[in-house]
Amino acid sequence: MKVSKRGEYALRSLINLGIAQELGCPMLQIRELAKRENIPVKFLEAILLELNRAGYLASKRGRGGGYYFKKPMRQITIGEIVRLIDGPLAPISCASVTAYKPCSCPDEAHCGLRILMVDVRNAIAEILDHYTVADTVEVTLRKLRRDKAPLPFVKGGKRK
Amino acid sequence: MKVSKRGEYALRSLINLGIAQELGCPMLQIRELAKRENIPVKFLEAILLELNRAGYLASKRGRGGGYYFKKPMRQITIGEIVRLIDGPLAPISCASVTAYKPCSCPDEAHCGLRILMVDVRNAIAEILDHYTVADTVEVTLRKLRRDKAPLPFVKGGKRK
DNA sequence: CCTAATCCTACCAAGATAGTAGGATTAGGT
DNA sequence: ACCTAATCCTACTATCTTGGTAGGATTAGG
Repeated sequence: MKVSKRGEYALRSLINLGIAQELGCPMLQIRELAKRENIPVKFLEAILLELNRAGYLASKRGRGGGYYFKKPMRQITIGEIVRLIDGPLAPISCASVTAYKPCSCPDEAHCGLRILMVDVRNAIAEILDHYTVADTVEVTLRKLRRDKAPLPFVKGGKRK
Repeated sequence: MKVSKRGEYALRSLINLGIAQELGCPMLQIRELAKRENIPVKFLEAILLELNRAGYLASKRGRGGGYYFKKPMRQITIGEIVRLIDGPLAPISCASVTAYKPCSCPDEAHCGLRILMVDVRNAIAEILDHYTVADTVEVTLRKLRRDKAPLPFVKGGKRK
């Protein structure tokens, strides 16, 4: 039931980009994101490029460039990012709503396993399709502030 | 978020074994199971062997042999089979309850993604650790009977 | 003692995963 | 104009996982 590293890194990047935006720093460089989350720079580059091509992020090239949200983070669900990178949420293909494919079983209409897996699929989708990047950013910021932890990406913190 | 074919086949086999038992035929051969679910015989052989070694099934060798439940199917949850074959239920390792491992993120205590993935993990476990093989067998049999579909594995049906 | 069943080890091809390498392009700053 | 710093883009690779296959050893009923 795993999400790939690629998927995890994509989500972490979006969340960090959201945190930075919320703190008044709407653009981040690949290097900054990679450093903060311990992700190999070149690997992250490919992932961000994919998020760019898919219309979630925009970029500015050249000196002083970086990545920022193209689509508002309130409108990006965690589920759609997982689907983009890792495919359908359902544990088995015949339980998928967005990408149904028949399985090998002889009698799908009476398959108890399928019913169960549809339930699982729905439970997952209920969460991942409901929560947005903005929600996750909010939760993270609330926790940081509650514990009075140092906020990342604050202006003047690492530069100058 | 996939369950592997191996895992799916293991579950299908247990469910079929349960249906057969419920219909008065407590032992099935690999060939019968494989045929019914369109699973390659030799592949299924390896899977059943694993379920045998793990203590879920027992077998009788030689002519007239086959597989049957060692552990009562009421006491086998779907979740433990998935864990046996495919590993932890949690989408990312730091969200696992039974097999926690730290992830690459710098500050787990304030990680919004982890919270979310723990929720997903719990939603999955809530279902898979609650439902047993016996429950799934029941659901399947109820559906078959409701639709007056032919019951599989009935004595005299395919033999003699 | 033949046959039919499980047991067991080893192997394998294809695809996914998690990156890496190296350059092309673009845009500030001086 | 030019240097530098950033993204863009293609291609490659090593390792692991997946979904099997092959071939025999062992066991037991008739």
